[in-house]
Amino acid sequence: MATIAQVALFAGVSTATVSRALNKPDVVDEKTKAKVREAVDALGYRPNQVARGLASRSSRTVGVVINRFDSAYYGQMMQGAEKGLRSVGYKTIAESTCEHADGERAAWNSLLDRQCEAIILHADALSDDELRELYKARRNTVLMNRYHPDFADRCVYLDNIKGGQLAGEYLLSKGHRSIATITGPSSYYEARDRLTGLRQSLANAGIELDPALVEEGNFRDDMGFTCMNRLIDSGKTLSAVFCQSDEMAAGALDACRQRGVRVPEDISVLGFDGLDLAYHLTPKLTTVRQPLREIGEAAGLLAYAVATKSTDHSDIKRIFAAEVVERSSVRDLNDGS
Amino acid sequence: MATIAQVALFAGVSTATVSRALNKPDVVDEKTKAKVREAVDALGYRPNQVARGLASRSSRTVGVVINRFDSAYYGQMMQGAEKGLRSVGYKTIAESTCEHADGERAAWNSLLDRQCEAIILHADALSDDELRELYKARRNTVLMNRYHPDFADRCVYLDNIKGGQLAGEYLLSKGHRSIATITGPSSYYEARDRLTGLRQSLANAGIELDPALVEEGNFRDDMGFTCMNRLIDSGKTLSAVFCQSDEMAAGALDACRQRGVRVPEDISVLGFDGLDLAYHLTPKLTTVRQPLREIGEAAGLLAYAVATKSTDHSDIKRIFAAEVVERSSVRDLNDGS
DNA sequence: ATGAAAGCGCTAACAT
DNA sequence: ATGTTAGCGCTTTCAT
Repeated sequence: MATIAQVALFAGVSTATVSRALNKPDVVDEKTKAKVREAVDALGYRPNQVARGLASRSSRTVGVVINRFDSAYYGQMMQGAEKGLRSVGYKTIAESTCEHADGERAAWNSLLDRQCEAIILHADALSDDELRELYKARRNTVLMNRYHPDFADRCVYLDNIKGGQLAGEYLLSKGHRSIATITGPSSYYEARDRLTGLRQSLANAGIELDPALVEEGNFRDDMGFTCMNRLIDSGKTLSAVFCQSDEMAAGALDACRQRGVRVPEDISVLGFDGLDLAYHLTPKLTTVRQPLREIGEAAGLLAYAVATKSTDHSDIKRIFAAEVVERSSVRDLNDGS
Repeated sequence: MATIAQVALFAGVSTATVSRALNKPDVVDEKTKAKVREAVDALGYRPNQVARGLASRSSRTVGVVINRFDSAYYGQMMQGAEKGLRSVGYKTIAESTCEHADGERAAWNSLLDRQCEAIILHADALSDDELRELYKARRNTVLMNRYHPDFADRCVYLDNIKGGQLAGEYLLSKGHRSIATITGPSSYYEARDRLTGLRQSLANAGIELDPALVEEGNFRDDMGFTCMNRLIDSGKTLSAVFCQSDEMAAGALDACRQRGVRVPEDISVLGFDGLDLAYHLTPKLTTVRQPLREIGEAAGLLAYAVATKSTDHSDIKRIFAAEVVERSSVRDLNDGS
């Protein structure tokens, strides 16, 4: 590994000149630059970016803290974030936390010790209060797909209320009136917002969401299965159920299959997330897609803006809208009438 | 941000002593350590790991180069690698390449410039020849889920021949004799090996794999769909088809559904990979699982061994075995007889 | 336009 | 057991 000193020696110039030739080419003479280039090629010199970072106090690195990488939900955001960061020449140090608040805290700290200029945090386990507390000391943080009222300008997230509304409106437009829903944990603002949105859209149509048709799940498929069974057992009339995640919809579909309930003939099922999974279910799942890659990418760019202390972030989109991906799990009741 | 100099000043000792108190606690006096601890707490000192790395010539960082993060296949390996590295106190710089040889090359280089002590490479696009060439100059590389004869001791991978055999043996054990297969691209050694394994297991049972029942796919679901249709159109007798990826199996299942072919009553379908996807298909897909998380973790540990130049890697598993995950897409023909 | 010198924050001999 | 002195490989004043 050649160092800048060796290059300088070889080229017969000072290290400062080599540094300039490489980083501020317009400030140095053509001929000198040629000599430097020659030396660089001859020695196969590649600047040590760590030393560079230490001297210039800029690591060009951001940390991404995420629950886990082995699920499409996180994977898409990770992909987006890394892509955004890569596009501006930044590196991504990735760390998973295994759904542990301790892990989230530890990762946050250790990434800062590594001189990450910003941290992209997907905090699942940390509470709003703790987040606020920690954020005070670490202002260079971006929240990915989570909203926190105290630093909304550092949050990139989906408008979950509108997402829930969209779900309701879609179902209404297909003629559904008896609508059930399987939500995420009520401790998650996403779950609450989506429910609020659903309620609003129904209210706009003069329909009140029946509390008996609201089941609280946990976003995972086994709870989708359980909740769907409960709904079926309730004996209540229902023509459609809106699941707040595709995974729960998968479980719900399983339950229907086992109970001999046909989807969408007997009951329509609408998912949320828009993962590849939805496409592979039977019937292919109609779902409300969150643009996770885009959210990740925006988080990456916002992190970059934070890192470089650029004052104007107004060009970076922070609130994203969900959209319906129409497939075959929702029946159009208008057809028959 | 407090520096070590400020801590030293506060504690009334030299920076060297502070450094020792933190890194080699057994070499320094209890009382001095107490003073240092106090200073550290008072100032909220956290060592700058980048400076530390520069001085000690060890970044405690490895790079992971992967096609993309937003698919379960890569995600699982990424998760395993990061976990393995994290367990030994190393950080993971992750970079995706979007299936581009240029990307793989560039990432490899730039991660080295960042002083990664080792690189974990999942090379899809780079050819064996090019890999050999590049490897010469960068011996601190680990190949994740790929085998290269020239540096087998730096490869962590699945035994695909045995995987293919396992698939064949499983199908045979269920009474299948007319077996078709949809492979990956023949340019991939994985695809060739799995086919070889399948052939061997059939040969062991005195059966020759009918060339007309071998369709070359590309691991993606749409090709699974296309190939399955071809198989159906061929009019050949076949009771089971082994798909070399779960995704292709998903496509194959779709094709069957569209053509009115029942799975597993009319045709059995066996997948490969063991992704979550397989579980969510209808019928739930029986598949040959590769332990991707374990492979990733082993790659992480091997990278650590390479980074620390530990001479003995013999405790790190490098060749992994596939296993059958039995679900509902393969019919047991022995039942009826 | 270029060089000399100082320094980023830390570790690692070498002394004592 | 602790302090002194050099660096690690680079950037960045400040001169010239």
